[in-house]
Order: sequence, then C-alpha cells, then structure tokens
Amino acid sequence: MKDVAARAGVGLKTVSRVVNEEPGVTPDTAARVQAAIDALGFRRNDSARLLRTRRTASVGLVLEDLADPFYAALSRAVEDVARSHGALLFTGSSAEDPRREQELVLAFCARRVDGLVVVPAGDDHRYLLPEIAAGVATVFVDRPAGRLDADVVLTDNAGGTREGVAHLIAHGHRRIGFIGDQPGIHTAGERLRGYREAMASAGLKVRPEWYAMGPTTPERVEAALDAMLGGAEPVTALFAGNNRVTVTAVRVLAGRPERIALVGFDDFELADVLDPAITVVAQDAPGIGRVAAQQLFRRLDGIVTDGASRTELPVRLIERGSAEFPPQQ
Amino acid sequence: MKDVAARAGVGLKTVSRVVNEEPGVTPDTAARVQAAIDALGFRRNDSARLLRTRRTASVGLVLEDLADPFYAALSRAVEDVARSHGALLFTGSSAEDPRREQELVLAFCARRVDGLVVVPAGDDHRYLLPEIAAGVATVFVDRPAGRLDADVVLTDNAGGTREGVAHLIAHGHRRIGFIGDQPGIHTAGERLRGYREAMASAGLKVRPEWYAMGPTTPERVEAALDAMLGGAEPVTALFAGNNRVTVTAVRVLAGRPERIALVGFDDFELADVLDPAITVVAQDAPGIGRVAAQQLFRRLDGIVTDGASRTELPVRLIERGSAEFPPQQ
DNA sequence: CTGAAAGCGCTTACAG
DNA sequence: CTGAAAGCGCTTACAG
Repeated sequence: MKDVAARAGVGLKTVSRVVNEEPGVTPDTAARVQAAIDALGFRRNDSARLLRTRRTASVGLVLEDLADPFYAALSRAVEDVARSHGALLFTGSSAEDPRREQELVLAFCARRVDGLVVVPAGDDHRYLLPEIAAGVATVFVDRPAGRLDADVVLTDNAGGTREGVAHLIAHGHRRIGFIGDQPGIHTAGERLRGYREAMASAGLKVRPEWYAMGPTTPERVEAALDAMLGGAEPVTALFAGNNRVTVTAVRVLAGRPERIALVGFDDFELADVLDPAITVVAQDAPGIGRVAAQQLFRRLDGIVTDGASRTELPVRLIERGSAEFPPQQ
Repeated sequence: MKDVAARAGVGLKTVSRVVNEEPGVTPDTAARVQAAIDALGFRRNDSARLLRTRRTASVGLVLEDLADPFYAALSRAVEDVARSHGALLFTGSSAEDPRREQELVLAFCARRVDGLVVVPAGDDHRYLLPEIAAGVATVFVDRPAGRLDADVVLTDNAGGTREGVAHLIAHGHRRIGFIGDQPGIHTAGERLRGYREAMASAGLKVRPEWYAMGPTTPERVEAALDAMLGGAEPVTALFAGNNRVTVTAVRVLAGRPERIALVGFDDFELADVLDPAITVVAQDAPGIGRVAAQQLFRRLDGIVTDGASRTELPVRLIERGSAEFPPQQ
C-alpha cells in the first residue's frame, strides 16, 4: 500500500479510500491510484485490515465429523448463513474428543473469530468462559454445552423417540429394542429417555438386554442385536438411535431370518429405496444449522442481547414400510 | 500484552518470550509474567502474530458442495492433513458457480491463506495467476484448473468408466446408456469419453438417445432414462456418471418393469444393501483429498519446487450384483 | 478533497 | 537474561 501511495504520489489514506470505495476522492486522483494498484498488482491484506477494525468477519464451526452426512448438511447451512452476513467459515472436526474440540475452539478464538458454532463433545465447556467473557459469541448446536449456560439449538430428541417408539407400539409391538450411541453423548441419553418413557407410558417393561448404548461400530451394533434377538424374550421391533446405527442394523438384519420392525432416528439418503423402505424420525439437519447460525449473527449484530436461549426443533415421523406391520413371532 | 508487561513490570519482549515459551527468561520473571497473564486473562491474538510472521497457518478449501458425501469425505481428509501441519481450514462451497468460486478464493487470498485446495468450477482460472505469483500455493482437486498450469489430483475418470462399461459389455450388453453431469464439468466430459472409447473398442455403435449430459436433477435423469428405454433400440444397461445420477437411477428403475443392468461411477453408502446391490466404479474421496493436501504442504515446506504435477488415482470396480447379468430383452 | 500521525497486537533485529 | 525501537499492513481520528 505504501508502494502504491508512493507511485501514485498520494498519501496512504487516499489509497485506502480508493481501495474501500470511500467517497471524497476526485476521479482524477482515484484513477491515478487505481493505475498504481494495477501496475503493482496490489491486493489488500484483509488480515491487517481486520486487525485494525477489530472484527475478523469469520466464524468457527466445530463439529464431530465433517464427513458425516448429518454434520455435512448442517455445515453447509451454517456456511450459507455466514456467507449472507459476509463472514468466512473456519471448520474443524473434534472426532468426539473433548481435548481436540478444545484445541480447535481455542485456536479459532486465538484468531479472534467473531463467533463460534459448536457441536460439543465431552461434558465440560467451562474452558470457554474467558472467551465468552471476552466477547466471542457462541451457539451450541445438536447438544447443549456442559456446565455452561449458552445458546443452544437442538432437535426434540426425547419427544421424537417417544413418537417413534409409540408408532411401533401402535402396530402391536411389545418387545422393542433400542440401540443408541455412547451414553455420554447428550442426544444418545435423551433418545434413551424417550424410549423408556414411551415404553413406560404404554405400561411395557424393558428388559436389560433390550437396550444397548456404545460406539456405533458395526461389531457392537451386531452384538447388541444378537443379544436382543437371542434371549428368552426376543424383541420384535428395534428403534435405532441414529443414522449410523440404522444403516448397520439394516445391513445386519438383511442377513438374518427374523423379520424385525425398524424405526430409525434421523433420515438418510436411500432410506426410501431400500426394501423394505425405512421408517424414520427425521430431524432437520440444515434447519438446526441455519437456526444456530442465525442466532449467532443476531447476537453479533446486537439484535439479541438477553440470556441464553434454547431452541428445540420438531421432528417428523416418515412412514415407509419397515415398521408398519405387527410382531412376526 | 502491553497491560501484562506493565503489570509484571517487564518489557513487551519478555511477555512475548513467556507466551511463546522461548528460552532465556529466569524462572522468577516468567512466574511474574505468568501471574499477570492469568490475572488479566490475557490471550494471545494469533491474527496479530501472524501479520508479523507473514504466515497465516491457514489453508482455504473451495469445493462444490460441503453437503455432498463425496466432497464431505474429501474435506475431512484435507482437514486432517492440515491439522497435522498445524494449519486451520477455511471452507466454502462454490455451488458450481464460477463467480462464487472466485469470490471465495479471492476472499481467502485476501486473508493471506498460505495455500488453497480448490475443486474448480468453470473453465477459466487465470484470475488466480496474480495470487499464485504472490506465493499462494494452490492445488486443484477432482478436476484440473482451466487455462492455468497448476498441481492437480484427480481420479482416473476415463479409465474407470472404460472399465465399468467394459464390465457391462463382458456380460453381454450391447445397447448401453450413459447419463452424466453437465458437459462443462471436466469429470463429466472425461467419463463420457471413457464410455465412448469402451463402446468403440468393442465395435459398438452409440445412438444419440443413449447418452445424456446435464444437471443431475431427478427430473432430468428420469427423462433421460425414458428416452433410452422408450426408443426403437432400448438400452439393456446403464452407466451412471456419478453418485447423484446413480441414486436417482436406482429410484427411477425401482418403479419400472424393465430389469436394467447398472454400474455407477463413485461408491455410496448402502450401495451394498440395496436389492440388487449396486456395482460401482469406486473412487477414493479421502485419498484424493489427502494426496492434494499433502502436495500443498510439500510446496509450502519447499520440499517440492518444480513445475505443476498431475496425479491420477486409480479406481476400483466393485461387483455387487446390479450389473452381473445378461440383457433381459 | 487530502494526508500525517497514531495505533491495532504482535514479532524481529538489535543492543545492552 | 532483558528491553526499546521499528515494523507487519492496514484504519481511525483528526487537522488542514
């Protein structure tokens, strides 16, 4: 910029005015400056600009795994909102590791992002207190923060699961299994709660081998299914706690003789083309991303200044065939 | 930092030394500085640091759509490589709009990212020349840049398609259709070329209604299929040019009486669980992301300094049942 | 309409 | 071992 000013024979401020299209420059001077800019190939350094401006026009997004379809859809929605507000997006995957999440979040804060959208891993996010105090707007998404009062946007996990399990009960099922994600994950716990509540309010007992929580690896899902189907009172229906579990359950059940009714939490591509097509409790991945990002920018723009908000988005039961039949045993 | 220095009664440079864990500070002074840091809740501003250092330790990733499973997997691989090099990742979706791509890329460059990984949209990337000249390392991925000589990492699109079409021919098919993405997209053109070459080398003619290029919307794919199946010489097999097309083709074919052999380019989740399971030419999405990012850092670290490289990753034909039968008409 | 000075929050190159 | 000065590339607040 100094070079441009020198070449055009003007002051730094005049160059700045031209670059930022500020008024109050004679066309003549402006043209001279522009010529110098072109000749020197000058490109404004936004990092320097933002240092002075004290806004970085960037947002950090931390989630579990960028490659998971649910989070991929969520990311895209956050990106679109950020773009519409002129902000760039840093992204990072925590891989469900609280330490890695913290590293990412603090790295973003050290770059002085204006705000954060975080799918929290772990159960203690007090490490964010100094950052929030320093003015970093933060919205949690998909799960609430641990030990921290902050904005959160999530799906009605317990209610959605109640609806799905009640759907199975309405079709005559009494012995219903539930396979969920690791118990420490908030959504997993909420969905388990929904399952228990639906069973209880129908007056149904729940045997210990009917529900299983843990990593969503094929091996574990298969083992859990074996236990549910092999016991004294085998289940006739299964509620799958997330789309990873559903996909594996479909694969495992395809190789088994029993015909088990299935409802999955979270929709997934091709669920409608499978045979049978899979009935799901669909959540709105782009929706929660969009709502979270909008809340973030409402805070950044000072439109919202009150205490932490909690937004719960509804789910939608989509009947496709995998659950709409009575017990087969 | 100034406040910390004042409170600890030391110079700025000493605070800098403590913050960066540089040697040459007495434990006593270090402790005093650390106390001031804690008391004031000081957090280093990396943006300022990087302004001085002239490295931003960040990389920009521009792709078509963060929510597409192929690009989501690619992104995650790029992210992992970036992390292992201590760099943060900016991401943005071009939505296949060259103008939007350019906006994103130039915005990243204005932040002075160290490097770029770009899935190019459009056919002219000369707008990047000044940036590359200014030292921004750039690697293209999935498709080569237009009118620009730069590193590129891609899948063997023509070869993979030849292999897939030859597979159909080997099972006795002679009338084979091809549905691809918009003709302006490099991968789409290459795959069409592979289709033509495979047909030609088997001495088979290609009727105009047997191939169709365009947006991968369900409507268009269905219309193209109708044309292929309704003509005087209906196809007995289809090669789907990408996973969006394959998914729609599966859906459309499920509602039709004909039994059409199908091979898809690019694998997708649940392809193995469909009935029939879908035979695909699988490309390695994380692989091309990883290789591209590694090439980027080799340039950034000065390990590679020679001219533009072109890396082509092999594909893998996975036989699953949708293509392993003779013509049904 | 234009520009010199000060400053954003750090690090570099140097001297003590 | 420690620190004052200059500078990274820009903008702000001001004066002319």
